[in-house]
Amino acid sequence: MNDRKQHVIKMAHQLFIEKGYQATSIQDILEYSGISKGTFYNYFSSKSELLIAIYKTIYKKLQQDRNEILIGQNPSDIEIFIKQIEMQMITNRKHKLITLYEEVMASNDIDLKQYIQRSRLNSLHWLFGRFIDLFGEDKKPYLLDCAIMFTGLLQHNLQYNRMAFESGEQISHVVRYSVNRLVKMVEDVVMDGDQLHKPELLEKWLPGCKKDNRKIIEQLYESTSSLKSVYIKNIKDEKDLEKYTELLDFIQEEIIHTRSPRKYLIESALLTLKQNSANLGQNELQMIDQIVIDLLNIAAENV
Amino acid sequence: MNDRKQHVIKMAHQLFIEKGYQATSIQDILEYSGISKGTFYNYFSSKSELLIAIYKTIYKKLQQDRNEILIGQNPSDIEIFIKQIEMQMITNRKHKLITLYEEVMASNDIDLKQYIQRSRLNSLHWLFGRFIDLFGEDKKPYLLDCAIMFTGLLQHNLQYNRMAFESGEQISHVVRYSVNRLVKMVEDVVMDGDQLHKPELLEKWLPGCKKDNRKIIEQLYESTSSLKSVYIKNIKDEKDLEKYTELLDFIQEEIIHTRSPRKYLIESALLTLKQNSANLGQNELQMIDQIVIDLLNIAAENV
DNA sequence: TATATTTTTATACAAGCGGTATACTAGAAA
DNA sequence: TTTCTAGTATACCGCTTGTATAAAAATATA
Repeated sequence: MNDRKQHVIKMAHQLFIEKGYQATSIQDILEYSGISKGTFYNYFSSKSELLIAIYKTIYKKLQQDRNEILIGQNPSDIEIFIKQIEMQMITNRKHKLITLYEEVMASNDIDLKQYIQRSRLNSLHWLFGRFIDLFGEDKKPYLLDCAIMFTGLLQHNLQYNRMAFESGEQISHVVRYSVNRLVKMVEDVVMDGDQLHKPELLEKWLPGCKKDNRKIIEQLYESTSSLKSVYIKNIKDEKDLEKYTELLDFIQEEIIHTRSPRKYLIESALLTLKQNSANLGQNELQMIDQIVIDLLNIAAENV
Repeated sequence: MNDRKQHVIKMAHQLFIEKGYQATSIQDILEYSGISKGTFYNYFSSKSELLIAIYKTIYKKLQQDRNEILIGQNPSDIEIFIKQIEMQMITNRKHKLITLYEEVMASNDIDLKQYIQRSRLNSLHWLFGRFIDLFGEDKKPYLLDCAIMFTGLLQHNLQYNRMAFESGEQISHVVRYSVNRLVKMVEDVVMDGDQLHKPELLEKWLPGCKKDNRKIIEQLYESTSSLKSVYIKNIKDEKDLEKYTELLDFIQEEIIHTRSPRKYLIESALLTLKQNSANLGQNELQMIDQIVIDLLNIAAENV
């Protein structure tokens, strides 16, 4: 992406955090980032499209970080889960994501609303999957409810904690407290056999969502991550290194975030990696190859 | 209040529900309610003041209804509580209060924001008080946390339930489910001795909030309510009836919703009632008299 | 280096917003 | 009958998002 465009995104992001989305006019952004109106509308078709661009960068980073915490760890370890949630809540606060969410939902921009709605459902879906890791497949019927209630309860706890302690909020304390409540809530709801929403709803809400492939995606993260470190250790030429990481990032991005991944592009990228990286990390490459095949098959089924 | 003004409020309310606050321009309101711009700004100093006026009417009604459910009932009966919550959630949905809340919080109107924030805290305070009724004074240290978490959990459950069933949402079912979770959560949190926020925070958040007088206010509702029905039964002259109910409503309104109630006005209204209502409901009047004295004393302490 | 193409800038413009100001009018009270 | 009040109609202000256009600057190509 254009450096200049990236700069505008960064500046606008700052302004949105400081003053809020609505309160920031396009004129403000133009002045703050030193571009003209023409350039702005050359980059983005509207203010909301700019916001989406900002969201995407934050959210991608968040997913990456979230998965990195899990790499090589036991997914049923609740301490790991707490770390993941903590990290997400800190990101939320840093970027004032909740406020921006609310502002968007209040606006009249349907595209933006849908986008935000989808990303919220994505988070819910992730949480649901993690709950299966934590509490076991057998409790699955109750875990969507628990994911819904946990997000609500956590959000409110954080909100009022912030109100109580202003700047000195204790995110990690609140997260731990909320997770404690969650654990008991799961027990309670399982014991009562009380279900409010069927987990199948998630598939209705997120059509084309990569179903049941979360673990495979986590493996993909793990493999690409370790392959990257192999490259970093062994490749001296900076140009080559940049090239390979770009290829790897592309594969990850394409297969995880694209509705219908472009199969041949991915295969070609993989081939380039295999042929050019001087026999480095052949194991990882083979792993990635297999994972990509699996994921593409699942994607094909979901069409 | 002026009939015409009331009409504008009603029309604007309709528009806000249909299109949302932000999306409704003042021009829309002028056309829809058939008034001119001058008249509008004669009634309201701004669009947000109009919204506050709408809120006030809804919220007052909600409080009234909420207290009426409790009259003559055992406050520790959880079924009564469920009825109260149900009623509030139905009102919320009917008037799209949550959406309007969000829209306001996203706007740049500081007055409006503070007003909304305060009314949310009021709801939390009420919930906290009811939880003391339900679960006992001894659990008080944990009940603010529970109130916070309950609102979060309930709101999310309702939101996703609506998403799942669109128009066929099952508010009463969701409320019951959420209350079940609440009961277990209270047990859990008391057993663990785990506290996140001290209930004293409420007084910091709501300065000048009528502290510990919720029960007395409920008595006031009960007394005025029964006095009204005595009047309705016995007073034939419509003019007189209207006069007395107006006086009673004034007393209630002034003492409950005004920061510093005008003591002499209230006393004069009470005197008028005593002298003119032909010895009807003297018991109730005496009750109200006593309650008013108590409440005024508490208000004086809180200054 | 010279030419062609794209990007960026600086504007003017349109339509709509919330809000103010003012001249005018119909109807009730004095 | 005059005076006062509530309401109307309308022009205006400064702001908003978004479009259009011509000139200028940067970049690519030959």
